[in-house]
Amino acid sequence: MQRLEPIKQSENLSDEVARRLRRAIREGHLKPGTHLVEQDIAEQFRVSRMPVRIAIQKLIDEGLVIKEPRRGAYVHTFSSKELDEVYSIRVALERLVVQYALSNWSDAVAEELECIVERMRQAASAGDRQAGFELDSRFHAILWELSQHAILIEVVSSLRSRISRFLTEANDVLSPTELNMHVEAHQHLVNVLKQGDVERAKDAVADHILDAHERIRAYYSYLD
Amino acid sequence: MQRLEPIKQSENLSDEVARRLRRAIREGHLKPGTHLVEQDIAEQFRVSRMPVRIAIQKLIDEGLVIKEPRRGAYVHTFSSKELDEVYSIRVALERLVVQYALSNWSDAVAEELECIVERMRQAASAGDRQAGFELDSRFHAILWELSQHAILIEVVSSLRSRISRFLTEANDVLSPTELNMHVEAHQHLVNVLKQGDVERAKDAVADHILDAHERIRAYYSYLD
DNA sequence: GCTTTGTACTTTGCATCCAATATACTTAGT
DNA sequence: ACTAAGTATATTGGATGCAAAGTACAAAGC
Repeated sequence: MQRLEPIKQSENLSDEVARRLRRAIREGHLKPGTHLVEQDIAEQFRVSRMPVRIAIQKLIDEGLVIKEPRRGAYVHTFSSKELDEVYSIRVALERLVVQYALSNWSDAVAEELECIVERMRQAASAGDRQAGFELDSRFHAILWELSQHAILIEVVSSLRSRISRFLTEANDVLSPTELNMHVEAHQHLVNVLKQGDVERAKDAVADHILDAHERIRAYYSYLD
Repeated sequence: MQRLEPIKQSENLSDEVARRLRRAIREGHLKPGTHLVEQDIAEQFRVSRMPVRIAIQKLIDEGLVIKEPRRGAYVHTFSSKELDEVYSIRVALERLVVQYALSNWSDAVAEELECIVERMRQAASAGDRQAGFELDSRFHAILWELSQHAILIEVVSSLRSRISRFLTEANDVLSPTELNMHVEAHQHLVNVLKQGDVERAKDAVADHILDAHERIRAYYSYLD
């Protein structure tokens, strides 16, 4: 018989619980500092405490939640310093991503990225911030995958996940002008990538991330 | 009353189990590919499966263990590609570490590092590889801490933990000459750091990490 | 009225139990 | 003798129960 792809139904309850908790944090339904009471969460999801415990453990290791022994788990309250930290690390790592990604570059990828940018442009003119955000995520995820470096992807996506709450919130308050600038920033990035100059591409992506940092930082200071 | 330091006895069984499993992997008692059967581990440690499950979950998130749904957890078998990946990320991040560390530099730190180098020198001439390794770890941990960037420390130490098994093994086969070279490499690093030139210091630490990479890579290819 | 001790309640952490699934072994059929 | 199905066993995933630690509130003493 022909060899077929093995099916992986990784659908544990704990994975699903973790996914939902992540989303709740990202979308602001679970605010920083919230005490995550296992029993409560278990009841809401109609499961036992066990998958909830495993899920919370995952979130702890992802840095979304902190735990105080025998007291419980709390949604991590991000300081502006930590935000700066995440971005300084991301700049360094996204440079690496681009370096490796370019060595796997192809016209098909270029086309895919330009397609996404085009759809971002449409979303921007329609004022659809949600769609724009998702396309932005897709755009960077494609670059990550293209790097073919699993651990790098793991680390950089984990970093992005930590600040996802700020990303979504800041995205919701983008002005139409900012939306357009954001689209053209991605267009510019694709243009540079297509030229294939590694150093220029690395600088371009670094600028792009630093821009995002400035935007988020502005939003964050607006919170205080 | 005077304010006293709060006591944190983070001693859960799961933390202790995780610590011991980590050490067992690092020291080679749990070889790559080993199936981690919860029941067996629980019996060996005389605890129930529950803390073992939490501990294994931690190790999964640290990248030391991989899990196949409904089949179990296995000690992760590191490929040479992953080794290269970890090092390429570490180079980028250790540069950041040094950059931040230098802004918190003090004579006391310089003295502490030189003290460690001196003890490394003694350990090297005594042929005590174990002590040398621990001092090496201490040396870098001090730089990490000096950076004052919690997330950076978390990521970079997690990366080092992933390859800890190779580090200890390669350390055990160091020749006397290599031991001495290793000591002087650290001495050189301290000298450069003391001069306070950020760019030179970043390059120096990058070279240092790349050297380590070469050494480990040589050991790894020797394994095949 | 304020502080401090004592008590009731909440929540975590660990153990045990049960069900579902995957693997290994055995047996039957060709 | 080899393949294939069926069964037994091992192992994970989830639910529940219980004890210890922590928290909050109330009562008693100053």
